[in-house]
Amino acid sequence: MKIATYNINGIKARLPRLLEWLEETRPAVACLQEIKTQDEGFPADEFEKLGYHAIWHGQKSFNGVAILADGTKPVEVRRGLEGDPEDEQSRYLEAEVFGLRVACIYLPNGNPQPGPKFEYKLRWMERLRARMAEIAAEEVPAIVTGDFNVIPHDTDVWAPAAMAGDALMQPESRDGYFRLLGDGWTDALATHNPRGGVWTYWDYQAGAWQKDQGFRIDHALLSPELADRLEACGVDKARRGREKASDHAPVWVELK
DNA sequence: ATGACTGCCTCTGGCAGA
Repeated sequence: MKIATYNINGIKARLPRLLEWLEETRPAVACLQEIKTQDEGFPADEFEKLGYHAIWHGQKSFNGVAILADGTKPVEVRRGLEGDPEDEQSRYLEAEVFGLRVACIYLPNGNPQPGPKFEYKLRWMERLRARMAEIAAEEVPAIVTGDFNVIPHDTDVWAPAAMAGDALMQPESRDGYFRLLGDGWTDALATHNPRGGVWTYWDYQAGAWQKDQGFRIDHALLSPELADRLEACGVDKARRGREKASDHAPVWVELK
């Protein structure tokens, strides 16, 4: 069973690319981030035509997440994270599907840092950690996947110096990420690529894609109950090179 | 040292992204 995550950077602009990807790779579950549309604008019919049923949490212009499943509708468990009643950004959606708990996340970018956006990022990470601890306590096979906006190690970026001041690789951001791993979650891609050098994002600017100047920020974290079932994982890198591509590439895990 | 693309909704320029 394949589970994929894809920051699509606008579902309206990306729809042909997205449908093509679903048809060609047929993941059982697809977690999408940055749909950038209100709930009413979500093209559920287009996915239904391909046999995918979806749940989504939209927002005007920015953010927004969705979970699609092949032949079955994900059963929603949570929409948004607890811990901040003021937070109106759509960044978290959790469902039960195919006997798995699947959480789709779009963690805040946090730039510029320092500043209020960085503080929001760090607080959001703590709220995520609290929810992930609850899931872990249920001892269910679970995957938390999406755009974490964290570059975990220096080997996860083409040039650490070029990104040194960026919120994605500040010690506080990394600590927040490593605390999740310390709670027992397995970073699928890191486990299978211990030397790093695997990117999931390439900037649109300055020819970053052509020069392969990317970094790894889209992750799949597996609970102990699921980590044993990890058979393969990877990045669908070629998608980044297509016409009208997202600046992210899809990440997938194959589970027994 | 700086700016560079792209999408969104539209005060068609300013914001956000990473």
